[in-house]
Amino acid sequence: MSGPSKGQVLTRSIEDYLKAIYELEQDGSPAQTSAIAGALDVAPPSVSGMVKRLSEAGLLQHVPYRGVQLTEEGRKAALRMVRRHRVVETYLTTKLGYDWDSVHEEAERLEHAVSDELIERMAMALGSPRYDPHGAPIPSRDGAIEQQSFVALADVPVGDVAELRMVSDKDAERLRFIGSLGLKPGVSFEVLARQPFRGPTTIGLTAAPSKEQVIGHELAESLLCVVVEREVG
Amino acid sequence: MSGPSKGQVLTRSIEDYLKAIYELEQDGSPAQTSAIAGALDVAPPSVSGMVKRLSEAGLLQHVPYRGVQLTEEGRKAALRMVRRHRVVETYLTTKLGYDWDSVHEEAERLEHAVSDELIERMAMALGSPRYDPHGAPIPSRDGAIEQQSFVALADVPVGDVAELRMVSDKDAERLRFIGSLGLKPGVSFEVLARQPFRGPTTIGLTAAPSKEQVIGHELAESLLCVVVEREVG
DNA sequence: TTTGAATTTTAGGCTCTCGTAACTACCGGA
DNA sequence: TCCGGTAGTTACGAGAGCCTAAAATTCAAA
Ligand SMILES: [Mn+2]
Ligand SMILES: [Mn+2]
Ligand SMILES: [Mn+2]
Ligand SMILES: [Mn+2]
Repeated sequence: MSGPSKGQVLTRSIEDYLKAIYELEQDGSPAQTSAIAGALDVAPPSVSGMVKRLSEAGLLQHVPYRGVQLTEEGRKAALRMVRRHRVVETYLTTKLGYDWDSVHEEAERLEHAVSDELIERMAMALGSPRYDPHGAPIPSRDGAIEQQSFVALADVPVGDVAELRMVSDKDAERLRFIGSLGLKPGVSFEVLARQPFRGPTTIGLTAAPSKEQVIGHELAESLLCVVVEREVG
Repeated sequence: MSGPSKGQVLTRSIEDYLKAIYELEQDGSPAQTSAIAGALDVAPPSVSGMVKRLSEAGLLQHVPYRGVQLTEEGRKAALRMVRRHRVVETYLTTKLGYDWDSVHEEAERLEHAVSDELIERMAMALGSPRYDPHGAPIPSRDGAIEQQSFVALADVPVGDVAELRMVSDKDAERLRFIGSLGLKPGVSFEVLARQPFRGPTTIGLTAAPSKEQVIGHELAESLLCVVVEREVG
């Protein structure tokens, strides 16, 4: 009785694997063993072992040496975890005064301990928010998630006006730094200059035009934006 | 390196054992294997195994065939869990609209996943409450807990006026029933009658004197009260 | 004092999840 | 086509936490 069945009891480990695999799959290709291992901070053989169990449980498909892909059931379970994680982050930030750089760690644990009912009560208390504090979309109860396409700040042409939409929540220090620049989802700015050879980008915040910020290339690659106003030229 | 050391990483299982042992010790004698097994719903040999590990870790003392007692370190860890449990229960009830009969189950999981910081933020948001929704005292951050002495309703003499102070939170159905009688911590009433041979007690709520309630002996033993006004006789 | 029921511990085994070491497959040069 | 580096898998083992069955201990009643 280990095949694909409904109402599985998923352990904390399994939930974290599914969520990590879901996120790795987002860039199109199957999730690879070493990438999963890196995301979860475990050794590659541990991943091979878990992948075997998850594929026997019908949560993913494994092509040896090629990677894994979630099944419909696995994707549903993963999206449930993503919803939990992001609702918890939003609740802690909005209702309990957490900073956006410290919620991820707390949510990483709480996501496994909260009941569906608690998540729905939190979402209700927040007015069913659509985005978490880092700009990531919150899947609906039934697993629908907004698919977005962004441009990294590093790729926004000089002269354009853009709005920051989303930032990875994984690195607390980076979040603190981004925040110290006055940047968070929803803030818009003009791209004033960019140095060649993967050099820094200079932006001017729309809200405080006097304040210019210089942003290194690597950081600019992690700031996901939409272009609001294209330079007339 | 398994002796008494600071900053242990306690698993969920260990935290539940320590909390259960703390609660069993409350009635004066060492906690016994079968009582621990009953409280945690595991088999007695599982308790023996865990007790061995916990005593090697310096969290309790074990006299074979006689029972266990928490060490100072174990008691501190247990009280930390009790605080977490009761703060979470109070938060869920006060801020998220939970009923008092459903918070225990949720808190039983969350107590292991919340950080100290989250507990303090919840307590802050609640104004540092002293009691949980079931009337149980919330230990302070440094492990101080109010010691109370109550009389079971079953032992309050007829004619006295008493106030309900505390109810066990373990049985959801019992809590629902108690609530349906209009009883919760802080409610006061007069004991109107009691039948002999462990028979039912009749009370009249002070707030609604017209409403009389008949309460069976077993239930009356679980309702912990203080006498407010002794019958003049 | 003996005995037997109840309690507790020991013995042995299972699952889950992780690790290290050794082996295998893949793939891009030479 | 071969070769070597990288990535992935298999083999093996450890520890936590649970179980059942069997042995040991306690304690009260006969
Ligand atoms: Mn997690
Ligand atoms: Mn986030
Ligand atoms: Mn618990
Ligand atoms: Mn309680």
